[in-house]
Order: sequence, then C-alpha cells, then structure tokens
Amino acid sequence: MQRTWKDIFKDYNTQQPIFKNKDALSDRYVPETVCHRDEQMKHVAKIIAPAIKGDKPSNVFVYGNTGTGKSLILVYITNEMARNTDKARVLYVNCKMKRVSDTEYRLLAELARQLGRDLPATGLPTVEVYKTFIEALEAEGKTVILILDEIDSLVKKTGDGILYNLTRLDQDLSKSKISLIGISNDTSFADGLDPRVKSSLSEEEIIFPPYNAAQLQDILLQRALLAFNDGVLGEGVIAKCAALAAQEHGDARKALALLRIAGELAERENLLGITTADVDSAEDKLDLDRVVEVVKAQPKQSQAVLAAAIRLSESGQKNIQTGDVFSVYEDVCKSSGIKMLTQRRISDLIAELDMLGIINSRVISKGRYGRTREIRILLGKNVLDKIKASLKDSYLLG
DNA sequence: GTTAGTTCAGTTGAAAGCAATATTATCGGCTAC
DNA sequence: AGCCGATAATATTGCTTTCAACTGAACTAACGA
Repeated sequence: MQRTWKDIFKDYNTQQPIFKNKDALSDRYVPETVCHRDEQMKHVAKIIAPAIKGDKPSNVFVYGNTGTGKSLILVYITNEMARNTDKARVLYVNCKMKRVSDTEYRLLAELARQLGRDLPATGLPTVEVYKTFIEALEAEGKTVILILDEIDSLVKKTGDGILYNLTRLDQDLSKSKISLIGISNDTSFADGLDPRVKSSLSEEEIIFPPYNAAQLQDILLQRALLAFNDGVLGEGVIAKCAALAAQEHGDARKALALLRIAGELAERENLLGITTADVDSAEDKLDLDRVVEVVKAQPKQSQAVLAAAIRLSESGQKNIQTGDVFSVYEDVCKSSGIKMLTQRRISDLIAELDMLGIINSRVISKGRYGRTREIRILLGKNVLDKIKASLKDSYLLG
C-alpha cells in the first residue's frame, strides 16, 4: 500500500518505537546522578560549601576538554546547594552566547536580568549597569555564586578588564558576597591574564580529565535507560559509541550525539532496534556533517580551488599537480565570475585545504620536470557528493 | 661509473598594498549643578 | 561642567600580490679509470 506523507506525521505521533525520552540524550540534560566525577564533585562541593552558611567561597577555575562534564557538574552541584540553603544564589552565564552575553555590557545586563532587574539592550553607560548590578546583588543579601561558562571566549573578545572588575566587586558589597567560578576548555587560557586577575580568580583550580571508554559506557548506559524503550538497544551499541568517543579525547557529548543519531537513524528506517551498524552510520553522518560544515565555512576562493581539484579528479586524471589545479581554477573563476588569485596564493590555499584534511597533498620533486604538489582527494563518496552539491549551489561546479 | 652542473615547475619567505574591521578621538546634545 | 551616544579618524588585521631566493631529483655532460 502506498503511504502518503500524512501517514508519516500520524506514525510519528502514535508510535514511538525507539525513543522514550530523547531529551535524556541532549547535552543540556541534567541527570539525577553523575557518574565518574566523584573526585571533582567532592572538590567543587568542598569549595562552595561555605556558601550554605552565607560565607564567601573561594573563586574557582575549572579546566577540561569539551564533553568532560564541567558545565553539567557545576550546574548540578550548585543547584543542589541552592536547594539546601536560602543563603546562596547561583547565577549561570554562558559567555559564548552571541548577542546575549559576549560583551561587558551584555554580560552585566544579563546578570542583572537574572536578578530581576530589567535593563535596556543598549543605551546606558557601563557604569550605570554596574551600579544596577551591584544594587541588585545587595538587595539579594546572599552569597552569590557566579558561574561564567566558556570564559575564555569572553576574555578573547573583550579583554580581562571585566574579570578584574568582577573579582574586585566584593569590596563594594556590604550585605552580599560574590564568588566566581570560571569554566574554560582552554588549559593555557589563564597564562594570558592579568596576573592580579589570575591570582584572585584561581584561588582554587579543578581539572576535569577526559573520560575513558569504560566510564563513557556507564554514562551512556544511564542515559540510554531513560531515553530508549526497553529492548531496542542492540548488542554492543553502547560499547561502540563509547569506544568511538573515547578515541576522540573522551568527549561525552560526542558519545551521546552518536547514540542519539544512531537512534534517529533507526527510527527513520522504521527499525525496531538499534544495531552497531546504525552507530557506524551515525559516525559517518557526524563526520560528514563536520566536513561539509568545514567546507561551507571556507572562503569562496578556497572553495573554488577545491572545486577545481574535484573537477580534475572526477575527470579521472591521476597525479594532479598545482599547475593543473591552477589552470582549472582559472576556468572556474571565469565561468563563475569571481576574482582570480595568483598562483602563489593558490599554492597556499592548497596547503590550507590539506591542513583541513579535505584534500591530501605532498610536495614531490619530479627531477628534471621540476617540483610540485601532488594532490589527491580523499573523501568518501557521500561526503564528496554533499560537497559537490554545496559547491554547485554556489555555482563553482556544474 | 662518478661527479659536477643544469633545469624545471613550483615552493617558500619577506615585504608591501589594500580593504575590512576594530579602536580611539572628537563632536553635539543633554542633564545636573 | 560632565557625561552620553554618535560620528569621524586612526590603527589593526587579514588577505593578497610582487619579488626573489630556494628546492631536489632527473637529466646532461665532462671526467677519469
């Protein structure tokens, strides 16, 4: 029987064979308990405990790669603490959020907003915002723990002046106290800071090591129980996700993404269970998305060079050299009307594409016949197709 | 057969031009004194 | 007068071009046994 598109919606509503609660696999989900971070949790708890009695905890600096549970644990513990006392208040800001908290003004405005003060998006002098913020803090009359997530991006954008001000804020407060928790995934971040900021911000430091495969497996298992219906998970699915993510700096976020996408793929195929094959496809998809994103993010010129290289390799030519790419590139430029760059620059662009792992090139000397880069394209077929499609969209190929 | 020299087809590095972006300086309007 | 936001002026940055030196093995030719 031919099924119409309406059936797809109907199916989606009525039957949910795979997922019970997909949110459990999202990276914002805060689970009941957290695995394999006992040491870090104890450390954090010990540091912020004074806040329960209304004292000021030390400032903390938290380091760790992406997907090592930094944000999760900080949010988890501080929430837990806030439940147990009315003497403390937690403010959480992700400094990377565009147009919300990526400048001094916006950050302060956002904080004040969290404390119930409304501030216009622009217009007020920065000092005024500071005043409002301090006033709001005072009105709170509690120990305020300020979590600055992805603090490195804030500092990179706006300098460490804000941090300096924030660390000194305490002196202007009489009824309230404030302590800072900075979260960064760049370990060398603190080196570039003003020494005064550095010393006062990193009174305590906590490092989150990457998860190993076994730990990832526990985490996945815990989430999988919540996320999936009984019996849909095939043998070895979780182990495979864990192993793949462990290879890549023990990133739990990636592990969860793999599992989620594997589930989505199985669901889309109307399968009743998830198999390790789905995990493989999920990895392909993640990989593919990554590469395609990278290509799309490249400047036009770089894409044109890639288009030229692809065209050459499609035409079956072996041993593609810089000169070949350059002359095809000239055609590409002419037909798509973009400005032509010099051979010199193309040479560099090819080297860049090589760095990105999109193409493979190496310098070889061909003796009497000079010296050049030999270029090969090493993308899988479906990745290549997607890239070609995207290049066609921008009229570089066709 | 060896050795020294050539040659090709780019590679690589430095310096400088140029445009876009970010930072700083300046100006006019507004409030507070 | 002092301060704000807006605008103009300046500095920084990133990309690109120009110039020029450099590369390294295939190829050649001269050398010596």
